[in-house]
This record gives sequence, C-alpha cells and structure tokens, in this order.
Amino acid sequence: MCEDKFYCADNDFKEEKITDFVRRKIANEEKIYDLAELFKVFGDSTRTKILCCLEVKDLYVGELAEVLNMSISAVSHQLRVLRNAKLVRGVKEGKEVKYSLDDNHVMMIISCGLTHLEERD
Amino acid sequence: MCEDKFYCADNDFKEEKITDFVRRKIANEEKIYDLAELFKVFGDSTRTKILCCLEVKDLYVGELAEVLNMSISAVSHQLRVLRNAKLVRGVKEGKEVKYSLDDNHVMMIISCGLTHLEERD
DNA sequence: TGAACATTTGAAAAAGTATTCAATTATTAT
DNA sequence: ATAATAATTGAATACTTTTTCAAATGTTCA
Repeated sequence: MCEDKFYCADNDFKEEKITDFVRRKIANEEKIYDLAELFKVFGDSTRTKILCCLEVKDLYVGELAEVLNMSISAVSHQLRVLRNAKLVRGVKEGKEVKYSLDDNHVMMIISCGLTHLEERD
Repeated sequence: MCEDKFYCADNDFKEEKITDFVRRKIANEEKIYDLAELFKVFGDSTRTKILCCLEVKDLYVGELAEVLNMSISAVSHQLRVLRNAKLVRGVKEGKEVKYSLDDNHVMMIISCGLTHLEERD
C-alpha cells in the first residue's frame, strides 16, 4: 500500500507527486529567471571590478578605463549592462559622465558573495 | 599650482593620481575574479532553479530533471558546476545520488538578490 | 553473470557574450 | 563654425558556455 504516495511520513506531500510538490513550492519561473539575469551581471570580472571601483569613489568613464586598463569602449559597453540592471547610474557633467552605484544592495550582494568565498576555503 | 594633484580638497588622495588611489583601495584582482566566478554560477536560470528546488527538498538527479523538464545529462552537467563551486553536495544512495545545498550562504545570496529585485522595480 | 536502471562523462553543435574597431553624438574651447 | 575631447553605439570577431548525443561507469536485482 502507498505505492503512489511518496514520503507518506511527511504530511506536506501526502498524495502528491514529489516533483509536483517541489514545482509548487519554488518561486515562480519568471522570478527565478530575473534572479539569474541579475547574478549574470555580477558574473563577469570586468563588471564586478567596475562595481568595486565605484564603491571606492564615483568615477568618469575614462578614469574607470584607466583603472581597469581597458579601452573606453569596452568599459562603456559594460556600463550599459550595469545601467540596465540598475546597478549603476551615470550623470552627465559637461562632456564627461560620472558614474556611481545606484543602490546600496549592490554592495550587500557583493559582501554576501565574499562571505561565502571566505568561509568556503 | 596643484596641476598634478587631483581632488586636493579631499585628504584621502592628496598627491596621488585618482586612478592609483582607486586601484589601491579595491579588493585584489584575484578576489574580485573569484567573486565573479561565484556569481557566474548563480547567473544561469537552470542552476538557480536547481538551487531553489534543493532549498525545498533534497532531490535525486532524475527528480530534478523532471521538475525542470530537462534531460538528465544536462542537469548532471550543471550539478557538476554547482558541486565545483561548493554550492551543492551529492551523496550516493544505491544507484541514485541525492543532492542537497552545501552551504547556508547559498540561500542568503539568493535572498539578497531577490531583495534587490523587489526594491528595484 | 547479465539485464536494467541512475548517473556521469566527453566531444560536438548550438547559443550566447565580451571586446575591438570604426563611426557617431554631444559638449567645450578657440 | 571648427577642432578637440568624452562617451556611446553597431557590427564583426573571438571567446565561453550550455545543451545534446552517445558511450561509459557503477549499482541492484534476477
């Protein structure tokens, strides 16, 4: 008896297939997708470095390019990605654009990651 | 006077080129690189979904594949990535392998991300 | 032992992403 | 206006990553 019921001991999924149970419990598809999109933005060392620089100080594109030792174009492309994710903000000052972190979660997320790295190794 | 000194008003970088100042202040290259590598792991919706499933319940590879509606092989490949990052752990039980989250930071990092998403929109 | 099943693995194909290069926009100074 | 400077953009190239497919490994059960 009980062949079709998995884990009968646990009331949470009596009668229900375990895979349906899990599917029902996890956050909705779209939210998980957005979350992965967000982490993807952090998942490139150029962008992460840009974020770390901007935590130290608001900077112009050219300054960022010099710190990172990369072309202005490459930095600008990555700044667009960061802007779209609302992680940084650019304000025009004459012919330059000064960038800053858009949100205080940015550094919270980075800290979370650093903590994991430290306790992992 | 003061041509070579940027931002003389701020004591932190008297005498020092601003780009050198920033370079000196940010975390070291390798740490930032590792951090990006970590976030890269979270930056794929298949993997993020696997993590969310495992938060609900420890699962076998086949169960995960069914929940995600993906091939066992594809799931297995992604589990290897998650294992390498020490985000999940697999324990052999007979011919099956049961996976679970390896670390309680995993869900902390995910929560951080979700908070950002909610307050962003 | 041999058949059945769960998972892993390697290599190839498919899809996606970062950087470069050249052209463009926008602002300032002459 | 024109020249000079800062940044952005689009398209091409180079590079990574994901998924698929077939084969291999390891375990259980008859």
